[in-house]
Amino acid sequence: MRPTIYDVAKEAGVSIATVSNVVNNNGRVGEKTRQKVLKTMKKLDYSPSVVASALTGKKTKTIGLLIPDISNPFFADIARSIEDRGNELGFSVIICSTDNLEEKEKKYLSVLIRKSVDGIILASGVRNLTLLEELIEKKIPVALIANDIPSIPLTTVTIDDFKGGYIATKHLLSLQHTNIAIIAEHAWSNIQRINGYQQALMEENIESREEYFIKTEATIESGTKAALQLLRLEEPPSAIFACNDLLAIGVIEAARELGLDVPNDVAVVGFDNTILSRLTVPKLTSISQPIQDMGKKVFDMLLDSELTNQKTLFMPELVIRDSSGK
Amino acid sequence: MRPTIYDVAKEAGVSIATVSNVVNNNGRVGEKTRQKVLKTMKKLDYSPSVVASALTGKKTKTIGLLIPDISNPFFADIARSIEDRGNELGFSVIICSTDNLEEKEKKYLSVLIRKSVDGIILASGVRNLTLLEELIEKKIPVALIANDIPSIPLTTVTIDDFKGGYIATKHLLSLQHTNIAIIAEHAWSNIQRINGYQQALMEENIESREEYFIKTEATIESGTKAALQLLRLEEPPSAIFACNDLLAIGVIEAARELGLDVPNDVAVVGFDNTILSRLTVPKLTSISQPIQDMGKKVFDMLLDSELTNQKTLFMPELVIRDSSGK
DNA sequence: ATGAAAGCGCTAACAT
DNA sequence: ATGTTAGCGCTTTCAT
Repeated sequence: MRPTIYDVAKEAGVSIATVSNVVNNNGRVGEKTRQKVLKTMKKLDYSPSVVASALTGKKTKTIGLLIPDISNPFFADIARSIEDRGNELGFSVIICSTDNLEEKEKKYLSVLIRKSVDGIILASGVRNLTLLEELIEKKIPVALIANDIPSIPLTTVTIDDFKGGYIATKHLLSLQHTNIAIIAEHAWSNIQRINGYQQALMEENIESREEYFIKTEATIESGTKAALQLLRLEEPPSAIFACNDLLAIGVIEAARELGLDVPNDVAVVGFDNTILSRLTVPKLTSISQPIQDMGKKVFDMLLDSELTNQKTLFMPELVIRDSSGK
Repeated sequence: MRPTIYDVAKEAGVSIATVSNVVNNNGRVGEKTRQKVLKTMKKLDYSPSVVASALTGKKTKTIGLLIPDISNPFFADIARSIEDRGNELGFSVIICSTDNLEEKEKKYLSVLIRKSVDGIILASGVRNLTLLEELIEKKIPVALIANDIPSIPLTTVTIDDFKGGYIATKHLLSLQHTNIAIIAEHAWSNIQRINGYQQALMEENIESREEYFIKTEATIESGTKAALQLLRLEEPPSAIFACNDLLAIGVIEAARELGLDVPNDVAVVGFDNTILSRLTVPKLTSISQPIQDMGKKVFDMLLDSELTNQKTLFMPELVIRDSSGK
């Protein structure tokens, strides 16, 4: 059996309160006693049980992270940034890949509650707002990253998605493109990106065309399918802004399928600047999010009740590679 | 406050023991009482505290997963497969990205112990074997996936890496290559792959040359660097077997840098068949591991003490794409 | 079939 | 400065 605080106390000839005090650096403990206890702890290889201490009202030092899919590189990056900050702070993170399925969200959430996590970070949308409201009602700290649900006041960390869409489109515009299509997924962030795209077009007095706008899922296949549809239009776009890298990769594949050259026949800009954008041929121009900073920030906001329901916005950056032209 | 078992008991007019019994489907509880309790639980939105039940000796229903880096797609896939199985079984998984740093391994391990996890799955090597031995001594279930430490009896799930190396090389051989180089990282699995490579060469009476063998880290950059070195040899290899996809991608980049055509000037075979292998140009021929099955299996073995220290071997498969020839 | 009560390992008053 | 003790929410004998 693992040694308990009693074992240490007995062996060191002190009370459990004293042991507890040295473990937690609490209160007044004589230096000699402290040393003795410390030594005994080491000798017995004692490590305090988080389970027991949590039962007395202390934190569990673990948080839950809901993401659509940990095997999606963008979300893996987010997970990593949050994990890193957690590790610095002595927190563990439980991953919950929901596949954007309401049922899984529900199940994961209830498990996290039963485990008394200290907070929950949502990197995925939430289909069932009632679930979210229940969390808030239960006073479980919640924070969102790369994601927002404007209908509820929530702690969030995002980039300025509007600006992201705007600079992506401006970039294409600066390359003399006027027929710019956009492929997006169904998410709040993407709506902002679309708005940014439209704003950029508007500033150049270019009308945004219905047929240049496709909404789909965030997968390579969907990107290919959407791009195929766009590129087979009577008047196909000369540039496509894909609202995430997976879609952009799909676009590049579609172009290859049609024997079209990227960027000369179609320019492509992605979003998120994942590792994938360095691997495509041609390399993908993309909008980057400062994920490390965002992960750190969201963790800190989650834990600091002063910051509840505040929104912090990071700035996206255009990373020019080869897919958008020379 | 969250309702406790006492609240339910009082509200339902029964004892906490009875509530406990209905929660756990234990013992003899009258059907009428059971219904009443169930209803009260729902009414109060009661969910049992895992923390409290864990303190009485029950499981925490959470395990730890040590991997080098969750943002590496291969490990993200492994994490996903384990998470999925955990979810089916009602387990949570805590991710621990160690970056292969002994210090981080140590820290994560001690945190997992303090949190009384029910088991630990290692997808990363372990630099400090003492740490591992301590886990075993503490009777914490440990299992390895895609990874082995032959010097200690351990529960493991791997593919037959020897065979993986063998079929990769055989494939290249069948394409008439005789100058086949290999790039590997420092890991037990890679040693096996190298052995398989050598066996295949031997069967064709080809001597394996010292200068065709490079050991390095598993990153794209290292792959590029290694490939550059190989391809600048007086007698450069006509084929390179990279022991993982990241290295293989590096090789492809090196070839491009040198203006060499893949597969005509250099054929390339990778390993792991990650999502990345579909994205390269040309698409990467790779050896696949049945990760979903392996994740499920390792979880089951971890929990089943009957299976302790057994080894299960899955079969690798050659996935032919474009990087190895036509 | 149901309840009373001890105990899991720890924290936090409250005593001394 | 150190010890005693009452919980925290649950499981589990042991009674009834």
